[in-house]
Parts: sequence; C-alpha cells; structure tokens
Amino acid sequence: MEAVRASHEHPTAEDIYFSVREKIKDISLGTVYRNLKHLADSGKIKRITLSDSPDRFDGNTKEHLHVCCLSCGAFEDIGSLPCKPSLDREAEKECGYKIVSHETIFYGYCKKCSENLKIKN
Amino acid sequence: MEAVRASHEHPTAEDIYFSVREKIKDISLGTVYRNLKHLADSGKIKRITLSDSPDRFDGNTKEHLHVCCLSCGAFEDIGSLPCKPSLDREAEKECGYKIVSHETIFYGYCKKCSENLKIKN
DNA sequence: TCAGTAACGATAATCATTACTGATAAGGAG
DNA sequence: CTCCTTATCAGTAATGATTATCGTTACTGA
Repeated sequence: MEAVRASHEHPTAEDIYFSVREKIKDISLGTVYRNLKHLADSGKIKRITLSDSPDRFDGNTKEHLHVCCLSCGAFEDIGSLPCKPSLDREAEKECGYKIVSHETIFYGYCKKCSENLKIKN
Repeated sequence: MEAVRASHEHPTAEDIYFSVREKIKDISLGTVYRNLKHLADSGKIKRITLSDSPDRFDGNTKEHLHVCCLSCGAFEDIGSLPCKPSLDREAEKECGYKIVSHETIFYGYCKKCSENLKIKN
C-alpha cells in the first residue's frame, strides 16, 4: 500500500515487487499480486488495464484523467483538467445502468516521441 | 471485417471466431486473431481492453462512450450522450502530448444486476 | 508455367496473472 | 504451556488470452 502510494508513476505489479523488495528482501511476486488484488478489490487502490502492457496501479483513487503514449508507453496523470462530476449521472440517464465510476484515457504521443517521429519523416 | 461490423455487441475474438465459422467452416482461431490485429492496427476497427475479460472489438470507429457492468460483464454503447470534440485539444494543452484519441468507459450495474443485488440485501 | 509473396491451419510459445501447496507464525481456549 | 484454528507467506504450477512459428497452400503477374 505504501509502495503504491509512494510512487506517483502508476507502477506495474513488477515495479511494486522490486520496490517492496528493498524493505522486505524475500517477498515473492505472488504475494505482491495477491495483496494488490485485495487492495484493488476493496477500492483502496485503482487498477488500470491497458492493451499491450501489464496492469498498472494507482494510489490516487480520486477521479482524474490519464494519458498514454502510443509509442513508448509512458503513462501519466493529467492533473488539472477537470472531469465533469455530473457526467456519471448523465450517462446513467442515458443507458439505464447504475453508474459508479468512469475512466478516461487519452492516447497520443509524448513530447520526446513526437519529436523522434518528426525527425524520421 | 464483416463479422465485426455485423455485430453491434462488441464481440470478443472468440465470438468472431464462431460467427465466421458459419461461413468458413475450417478457419482457425489464430487466423481470426491475426486478422483482428491487422484491422485494429490499421485503424479499421477498434480494440477495447478491459480487466478480467478478453479484448473486445468494435466496428464503429467513431468516438463514442461505453458502459460496462461490474457484475455480469455486459458491455454496451451509450449512443446518444455526446462526447465533447474539443476534449482532445484541451487535454493536449494540459499535458503536452500530441493527442490522437481518447476512450471513456463507465462502470456500473445493468438493470438486471442492480435488481438482483437489491433482492439479496 | 513458375517464382515470389501472402495467407492459412495447427500448434507451440509467451507473458501476466491467479491458484495451489506446504510450511510457518500468530492468536485464543482450556 | 499445549492444542487447535486461522492467516499469511514463498515457491511454484496452472491458466488463459494472445502472439509467433512452421510447413503448406493459394494467389498473382510476368
């Protein structure tokens, strides 16, 4: 839990594994997965699933936006752009579901990758 | 391609496999995966990745919203709710990425599942 | 007709994740 | 303290979706 909260970089299970190993030298990867699952199921952390990359975990459970680089896979928060809090209610009216949350991910190219691509073309 | 377009229910690779098999009786699952990958990579269809379920594919490449049932896994479009077209530009300004698209998924409980849950409690 | 390429079916390999298995430790109840 | 229960762990096997490989077959165009 500390390890997930400490990192602001949406660590993967493996990242967590290595960071926890600095304190608990013989913890096993299975234990990390098990506890991440418990934390995610109980809502204390958030699991983020992307294609072509292992799941990431986010200690910040407040709704916020994410952006993902299609070239290098970098994954960051978009801190400041507000997400309309009324959106869930609107969606609820539209589809008849009881909405509890939503997740928005932007896809694009980070600064470094867009420059590399420009040079190549 | 036809099979993906024909279904409006965000089929999984396996769904596609069975539906294509009605026309091409001995097509293999590998071929289905291979072609779905080509179509998705070239932008002709969209791949949707969720946790705890296989990837789904969407023949409708126009931006639109999705909703997913946390209990039964049902997955549908939210047809009518508009997604602000300016959102990508706003996000771009905030994070410095060159944004090309975004994906929003709402999570909640479908009609049937919310009723079942009410009865249980 | 034939070389070159593209796509296929079948199956093996991969990789993230989860399940299983003993072993060990912790917390009562008597 | 001793027995019993419960929980957690490390280590490892199993799972399941997806991708890669391989040998073969189908298509194309000169």
